[in-house]
This record gives sequence, C-alpha cells and structure tokens, in this order.
Amino acid sequence: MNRSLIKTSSTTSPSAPYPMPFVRVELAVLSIVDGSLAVLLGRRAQAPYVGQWALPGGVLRIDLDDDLNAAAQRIARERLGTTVPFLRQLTAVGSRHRDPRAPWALSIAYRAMVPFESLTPAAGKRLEALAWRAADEAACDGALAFDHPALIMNAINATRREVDELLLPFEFLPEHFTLGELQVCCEAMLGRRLDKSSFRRRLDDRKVVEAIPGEMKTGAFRPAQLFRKSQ
Amino acid sequence: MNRSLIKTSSTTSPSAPYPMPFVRVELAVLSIVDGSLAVLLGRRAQAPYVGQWALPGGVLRIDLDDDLNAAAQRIARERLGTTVPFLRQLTAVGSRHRDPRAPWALSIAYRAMVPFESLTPAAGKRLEALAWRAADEAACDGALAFDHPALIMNAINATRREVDELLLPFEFLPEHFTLGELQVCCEAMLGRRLDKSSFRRRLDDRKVVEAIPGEMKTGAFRPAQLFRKSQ
DNA sequence: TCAAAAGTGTTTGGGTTACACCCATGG
DNA sequence: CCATGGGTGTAACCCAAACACTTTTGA
Repeated sequence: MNRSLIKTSSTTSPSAPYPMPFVRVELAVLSIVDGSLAVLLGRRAQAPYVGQWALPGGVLRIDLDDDLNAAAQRIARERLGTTVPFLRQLTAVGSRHRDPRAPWALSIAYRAMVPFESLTPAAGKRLEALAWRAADEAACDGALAFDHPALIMNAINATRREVDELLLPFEFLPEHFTLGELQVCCEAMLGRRLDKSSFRRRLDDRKVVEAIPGEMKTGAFRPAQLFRKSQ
Repeated sequence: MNRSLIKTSSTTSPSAPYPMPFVRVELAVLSIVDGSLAVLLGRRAQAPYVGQWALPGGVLRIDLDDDLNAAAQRIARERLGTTVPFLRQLTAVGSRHRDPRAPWALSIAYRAMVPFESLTPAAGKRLEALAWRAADEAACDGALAFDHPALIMNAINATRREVDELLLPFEFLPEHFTLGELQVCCEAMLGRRLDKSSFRRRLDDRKVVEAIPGEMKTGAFRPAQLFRKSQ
C-alpha cells in the first residue's frame, strides 16, 4: 500500500500548480480517567500501521471544512461521535516520508479535553477500537504509529502549562462545581498535589470563578459553596 | 487573477485523492532597528494585494523541502538571501477564502531573528522592496495583506515570552558580548527597561552565560568582562 | 463523638524589583 | 577629576508553599 493518495504530478510553467502535501489533522483528546491524565488512542484498521495504536485523525477536506478548527471538529464528530471543547492548536509537523500514503505529509495537531464518559465506546470510521491510555505513558511509547508520541508529549505540556496559568477547561466540568472538585481536576491534569489555601487565593485574586449565592452542594459532610466560571 | 493555482479536481472513489489546500510558509523575521523590535516586510509585486506590504513567504515545495523547517530556510534564502537563526514555528492558519489564489489556503508561520545589517537590501523574487517596520505598529496595521498583522502579533508575543524566560537569541549577538550589550538587546526586544542587578542575578542563577576568563572588552570607559553562551 | 471534607489564617522562603552605591577608565 | 558605563550589595515586596487550625455535616 505505497500508492500515493494525493496528486503529485509535476509542474511545467512557473505559475502552474505545485504538487501539494497530504494534509491531515490529528487529535490529542485528553481526559481524566481514574484520577490521572489520559489520552484517547485508536487502533488503526487500515494501512499504514494496521493494528497499531495512534491518535485519531483525518484528512483535511477543503470541500467540507471552512477552516482548521472546523476540520478538527468534523474529524472529532466522525471518529468519536462527539464535539470537543477546550480545543487548541498545538503544532504543525510535516516532512517527506512521514506517512507512507504520500511522498510528503503535513499534520496539524490539536489538543482537546472531554469528560471521558461522554464518549460512545463505539469506534468510528477506520478504527478497530478506541481506548484511554495513561498520557505520560503514551508519550514515551515507541510502539505508537507515526510521530504521535511526540505530539502527545506536546499536548501534555501545553495543557499543564495552561492549568498552571489557571486557564482551566471549564467545559470539562459540570457548570456548577465546588472548589474541591475543581482542585481535584487540576491535580489530575498536573499529576501532582496542590495546596488548597494557595490554590484558592490564586483563584480569587484572578477572579476566574465566582460563587453562586445561595447554591450549596450537600453531601456526606459539610456542604460546599458552588461556583461557576466568571463572566 | 482568481484562477486557482492548485489542483482542485474532485474525487471519485473513496480512496481517491482529496483535493489538498494551497500550502505556504510565511516568515515573521524580527530584528532590532534603532533600539526597538522591528519586523521585515516586503511589498508585493504580484497579485493578490499588489503593492501592499506583507510578510515574506512562499509556497511549500514538496520536491525541494525535506521538512517544514527546511522549507522556511529555503524561502528565507530565496526571498532574503540569508539564513535565519532563532527559527521557531508559531502557528498554522488555514481557511477558505484566505487567499484569492486558491479556494482553501493554509499557511505555516515561522518567527526568525536576524541582525538587520546582514540583509542584502536587494529584494528577492516577487517582491518590489523590503523594509523594516516597527513591530508593534505593524501588528496593528490593517493595511497589511492577508491576516499578517495577527501573525506579527503572535511573533512578538512568542518572542517576548522567550526573552522573559531567558531563552535568548544568541545567534543574533556576536559570539562574545558584554552583559551590558546583552541587556540592551533584551530591553529592545521586550520594549521595556530591565533592572541591571536582577537581570544579572537571573542570568547566573540559570547559568545561561559564562564568563570568558581573561577576555575583556575595552572601550571609552571601564573594561567589561566578555561572556559567551553556556555549554 | 468521630470521620471527612469545607473553609480560613499565619508563617516562611524564594525570587524579583528598586535603588543605592563603589569601581575603573579615557578624556 | 569627572562623566560614563561596569559591577555589587541591600531592603522591600510579591507571591506562593506549607501547615495548622476551625467549621459543619452525616453517620
């Protein structure tokens, strides 16, 4: 299966078309599974790398996609059956021989973050299976297809940096949440414990959340104030 | 001049080629001119946006470029006649109707930093002229072609963030330099003054530079220790 | 009354800013 | 001897880590 899937005919006149690379979008979909950061992998049903695990992704369709973000969302719908919030472009990687389907392949990598329960376990097109995998592990796993371990590492670093700066994935949480829940979520993403007191001071210095007057969450123990994203 | 420059023929079989976008690389080349950050702009000699100023850039050539970085360097050679150090990928932007030459255009934007004297003032292919322009200004100038003001803003922010973190463009400086020269350079990039004492403390806490024993720069006043990049 | 989680206050320390001050040299 | 830039020291301050403590509930 080494046949080129994209046009590569050579050009003649100076203003004639140059052959363009094979352009794809790859998704590093993160979530919190069992209290730590996980990445969604698909087992490939087609060549190349049949049977191996890889990030879900798809070909950019200039007939369907208005822009790169739209392409990422379409591919998420097709492959995962869900929309993906907290979307962020990570990087573009492109070179000769990256992908045996084409002489030159360019991928735009995106990071997203979804509640893992929101995923239909049914795999979409071209995938045998979907599975969550510990993110730190996957980032170092040489058995993954293409250069995807590096992309996963990139997604982890970008995400941890955002959390450090309190740019938090509120779409990932319920609309109303307690500060405890928020802290547990951040700790899972960072892979380390946070101090309750300084975490809260930072939150209200920068006004990233606001208390919802009257709303409390009652449970087994002392009731907790509910918060929502500011503005 | 609305004729498509790239192949857009539709596909038939499911595994047949999809039409691919028009892929370019744009360069935000920065330098320090008159003590403040400047960006290199070219006046376009061809449609679209003839006569308007834009970032230098060029089409990705999968027959010539081994990877994206190589493409950026080739385009720098062709357009500017020089190699570009401190190269960093900024972002990919792509959408329908971004560029009248094609129905769907994708650009990978790169930032570089060169000593401005190293540029041959002769403009390369497809450019009428090359000129340095205050970066902060250009980032807000609606008269620039395409979405280039946003790319310039992106380049400025990425660069200032790197300098804040003491990831410094040593290729931009002479191999041996005084701490005063280094500080002036950083101040120009940041667009604000730095405190000499804390700047130096930060430098040697993180061991980013090392003194060259015996080497001193003598001038009008007290001689200064020369330094080089660490490692 | 105890466990568990909510919520608050206080101390400490690292790192940066701001600023004052000496040093060495050519003119 | 002074203007100028090189180089050093110190106090103030900001922020966050660490940790101790009180509060409130269901069981």
